[in-house]
Amino acid sequence: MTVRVRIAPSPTGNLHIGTARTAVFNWLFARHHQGQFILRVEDTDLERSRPEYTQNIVDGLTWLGLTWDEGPFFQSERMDLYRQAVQTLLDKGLAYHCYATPAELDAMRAAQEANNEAPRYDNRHRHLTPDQKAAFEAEGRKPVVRFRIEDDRVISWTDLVRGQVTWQGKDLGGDMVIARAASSTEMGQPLYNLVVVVDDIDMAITHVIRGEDHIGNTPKQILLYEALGQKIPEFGHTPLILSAAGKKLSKRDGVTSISEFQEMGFMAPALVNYMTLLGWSPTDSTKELFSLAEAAQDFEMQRVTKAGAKFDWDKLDWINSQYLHTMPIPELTDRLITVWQTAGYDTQAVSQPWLAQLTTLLAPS
RNA sequence: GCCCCCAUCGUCUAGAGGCCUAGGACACCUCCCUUUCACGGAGGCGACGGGGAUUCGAAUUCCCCUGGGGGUACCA
Repeated sequence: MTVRVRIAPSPTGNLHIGTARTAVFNWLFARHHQGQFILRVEDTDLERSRPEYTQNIVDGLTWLGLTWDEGPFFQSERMDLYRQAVQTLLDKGLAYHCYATPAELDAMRAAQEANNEAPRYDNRHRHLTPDQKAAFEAEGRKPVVRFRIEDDRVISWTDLVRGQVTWQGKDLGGDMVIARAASSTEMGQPLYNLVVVVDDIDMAITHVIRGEDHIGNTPKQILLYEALGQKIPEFGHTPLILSAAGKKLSKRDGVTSISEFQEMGFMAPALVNYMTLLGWSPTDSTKELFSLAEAAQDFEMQRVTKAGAKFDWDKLDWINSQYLHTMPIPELTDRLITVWQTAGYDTQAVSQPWLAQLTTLLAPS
């Protein structure tokens, strides 16, 4: 069976370095196994998704050299598929309509928290009678669709980087919402966990490699694979890229989007080289400078680290400088000209050869 | 709070019981090279969080503690 992996960014922002690093690992894994790397845009959240972000993501991946074999696919164009899956679950009796109101849920969670209990849905509408449903409908309440999660279920999988991981069904927050509220005659918008599973099944994804922040979604998704009667893929959860403060790197930490690094003048091969080193090391760990192709030859998920990695500008700068040093003078001159111009120098006032000489003077000897 | 994950130099990491008086890289310091900024070269500083257990032997295995992170939505 050929390996098929994917990168599934959400166009709610520019291509983030964390997403890009996940893309790097997926790309390397696919190439190493002569498999396919698929790009899927997860734009089911219509409110937050924007076309310019999709463009930024596509441009960023292209710039980095992370070419994909299939896609981009857009979830917003595949809603029917997801609704069918929700219907299947409803028909099988594995999902049901829940009429609990937001206020009701808030009150319930507040009470649980006050009691030092984990906030969770108490499955209160799991067994509604036709009369009860009719009563809620008469009130004008619009139901969400929830997928049943048995408290006594134990879900475990062998993670590609973490080994055996186990979850108790009761820690999954109760029956989960898989489709937003809508009048019971129509179907509400399908939600993330359901959509991801349907797509990964449809796209025949064999290995799901994603950030550790998704680890809690995995047991829920495994349950969905089972409910849909499908084969469960392999999962691998990579460590997160952390800020200097040790927290998950986010937009608020300054420069985090690939396009910003590009604008700052970093070279794509250098940036990609650095990202690869954040959480992975080649068999010969003393080798730190390599191309994507070289890394792909050697890439094994078993060598991915478990602990989060702090982003280090000094190291990135050094790697970038190593690539810059190999750049031919004419090319380096071109890059410097844009630097000089933005710094306010009139490069038109001097000759091209003179600029080239100046570059030579500045370049490593 | 609850659940899950993690834990080697300041940082990224190697290390899968003896090869470890713990290796590499960045950063930092010293020296060399250099009539520019640098590059480069040679050195140096610098870590197995704590406590038990297993073992002839533990950075490597197990347990506890501590610490850190992630998740706890009708977001993805």
